[in-house]
Amino acid sequence: MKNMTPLTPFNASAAPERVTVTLEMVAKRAGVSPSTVSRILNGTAVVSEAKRQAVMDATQALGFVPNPLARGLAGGKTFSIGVVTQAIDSPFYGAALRGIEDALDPAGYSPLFMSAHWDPSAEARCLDVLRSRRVDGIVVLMPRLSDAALEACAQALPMVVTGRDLRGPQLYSLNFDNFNGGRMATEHLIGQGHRQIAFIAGAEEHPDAAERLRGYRYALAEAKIAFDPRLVVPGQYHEVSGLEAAKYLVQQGLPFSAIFASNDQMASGAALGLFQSGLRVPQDVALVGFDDLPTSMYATPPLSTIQQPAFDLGRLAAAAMLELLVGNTPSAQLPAPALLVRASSDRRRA
Amino acid sequence: MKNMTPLTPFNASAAPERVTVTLEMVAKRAGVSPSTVSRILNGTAVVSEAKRQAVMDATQALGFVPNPLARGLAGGKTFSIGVVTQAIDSPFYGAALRGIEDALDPAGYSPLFMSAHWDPSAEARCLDVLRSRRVDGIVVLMPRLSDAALEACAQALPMVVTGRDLRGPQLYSLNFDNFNGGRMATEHLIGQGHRQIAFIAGAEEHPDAAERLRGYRYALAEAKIAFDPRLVVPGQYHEVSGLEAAKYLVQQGLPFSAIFASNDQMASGAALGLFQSGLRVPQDVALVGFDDLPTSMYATPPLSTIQQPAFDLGRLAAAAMLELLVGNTPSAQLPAPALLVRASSDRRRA
DNA sequence: GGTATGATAGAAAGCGGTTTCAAGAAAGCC
DNA sequence: GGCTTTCTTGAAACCGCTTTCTATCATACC
Repeated sequence: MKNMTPLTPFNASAAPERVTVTLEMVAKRAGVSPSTVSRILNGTAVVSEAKRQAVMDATQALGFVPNPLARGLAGGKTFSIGVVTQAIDSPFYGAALRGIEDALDPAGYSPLFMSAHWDPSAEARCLDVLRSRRVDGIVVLMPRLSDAALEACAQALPMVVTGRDLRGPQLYSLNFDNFNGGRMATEHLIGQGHRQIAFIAGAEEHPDAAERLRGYRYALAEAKIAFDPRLVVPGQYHEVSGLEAAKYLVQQGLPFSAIFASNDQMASGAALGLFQSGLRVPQDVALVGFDDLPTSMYATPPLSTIQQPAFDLGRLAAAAMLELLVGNTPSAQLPAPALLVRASSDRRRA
Repeated sequence: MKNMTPLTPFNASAAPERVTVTLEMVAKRAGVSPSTVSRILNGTAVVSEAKRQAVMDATQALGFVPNPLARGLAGGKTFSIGVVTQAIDSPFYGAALRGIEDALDPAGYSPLFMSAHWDPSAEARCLDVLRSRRVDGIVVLMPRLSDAALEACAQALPMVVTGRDLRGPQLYSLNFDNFNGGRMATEHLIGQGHRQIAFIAGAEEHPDAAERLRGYRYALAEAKIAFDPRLVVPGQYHEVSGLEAAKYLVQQGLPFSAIFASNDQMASGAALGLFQSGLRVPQDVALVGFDDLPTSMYATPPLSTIQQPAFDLGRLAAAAMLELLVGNTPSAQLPAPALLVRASSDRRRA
């Protein structure tokens, strides 16, 4: 402990003296008024260099750290951003959260994470709790609430949402091109010679799931392959449903040589289902997922997928929030979807 | 929006009037003093039933939600708990975080998550930031900081740590029995007839990694199997190192029929390494991991592992923190390690 | 019946900052 | 040189709640 990060107040105050240093104490030591200290520390007004230096010295010497509560109370800002996710323990959201953390931290903001578990009313409650905690803004990743509800909330404080297309004075959204992602994945399989491509869908209420399906159908149509509704199996975006979908496809004896799962988690489940049915990936069935979860690269075989940069999603969403907070109109856009071809869909690598 | 959670203040105030309801307004409406309202809302003192009811009505009617900042400032509590994890995007920590969320939420506390990325100085900074945010307590999951540093921090505010054995007036720890976990995994492989069992180790500085290794060696010794240092390959607890370790083992031509990876992420990497080397799991090499990540069940083949209940870990840690906060001495213990035998180490299922 | 005792409830003093307001000093002008 | 204008800086109000201190009133005791 002794020789690391020696200038942090924590280490400085690790000694028994547990007094909290207040702005007033700094003011006294520097021989100025509290107002002046506040101004200097926040850069709110011009102050003579001499006092400035004195205050900085005193701050340093005392190891002063402003009390964020007091700051929040007085200034009406908490320097914290509410973040609503669906599941804090999902790999996809985890990466996004890290992106948010990454963008917020240097700006002195802290994220306040809450999980809504795909339940709209839980999501509404999250928004309530966050607002009652007086966060300065809210980022919602893949909301399940209606556009109207989100817009209503944006009346009260800045909001950034992902997975929607919403604009407003205090509202910004970041949407991924799920349609083209779905299309690219399907086109890739078609390019590999597949004609009978099964699709494991996401929940219908999920707009992005619908878009991915649309992309799938579009690609089929373009290749003049008839759409076979029997090959579209519903799923719920988690492993089990992928597993079940794959088993269902096999058991029904449906003709297919490839599966496009609309997310990696279901693809992973599907891989297991195929494995348990004695089918090899990619020799017997090619498999493509969507999201590019960090683990997908290490699946056996590594999973081909559409890269949806979760980390960047979080980072950009947070950056957009910071823009909103200073009154700017954000302009961040998510990168276009990219296809990652790995062994699961590549016959040559089999 | 209209017909869901109709009594939440958020919906109530979704209308344009953006006034913040204060305790004083409630007091005025109820015809009592602010002090009385505060007392009633916090149950701090006995108050006549009549006023009590009046205040409750006024609170309800106005949709009053106390400002946590003001509460914190005045009462010296923030009702938020700092949580330091190593990686918010790791599946293991994700589950633990959800457990924490789960335990804290009903108690009215909010978690403040921060990631230290396995860097002790970053971890120290996290503690600083959290303390500067005046959290009421800090939970550190698998710290990298020294015991002394953690104990020093516990002087200042309640701390709960996992993966250590620390006790103190404001300090509680929750440790998992990594030794027996390692031992059980190894014994299982021995029981399957394996004599040459490779071990993919975690980082040396990790106490739990060391314990798992110790369990491995203990089981070997008990079975009178000579310890072969060449079969112990260092790793870093992530997929790549598992992949590299497996390839290394194969390339060196070392004799082994089973691998015990000291966490699931490395096991997953190892599985890929074996796959790429043309070795089948479990027919050619049996594989066992450690942690039981949610995804491990869906690996191909499903991964045998030691169940380390990450969710409960978080839940219990948070519960212990709540105990500390009310002055009690927590007594929570983690469940004993359990072996989950799945296809990756089960010849019969192969 | 008068004072000691206790239960309720209000007034007011913080908690630790920010920000408005006003004053004093310095600078600009005729 | 006197007066206005512009800076710099301090005093004080305020953010919304908790809590101590105090006042009031009812009950109890001698």
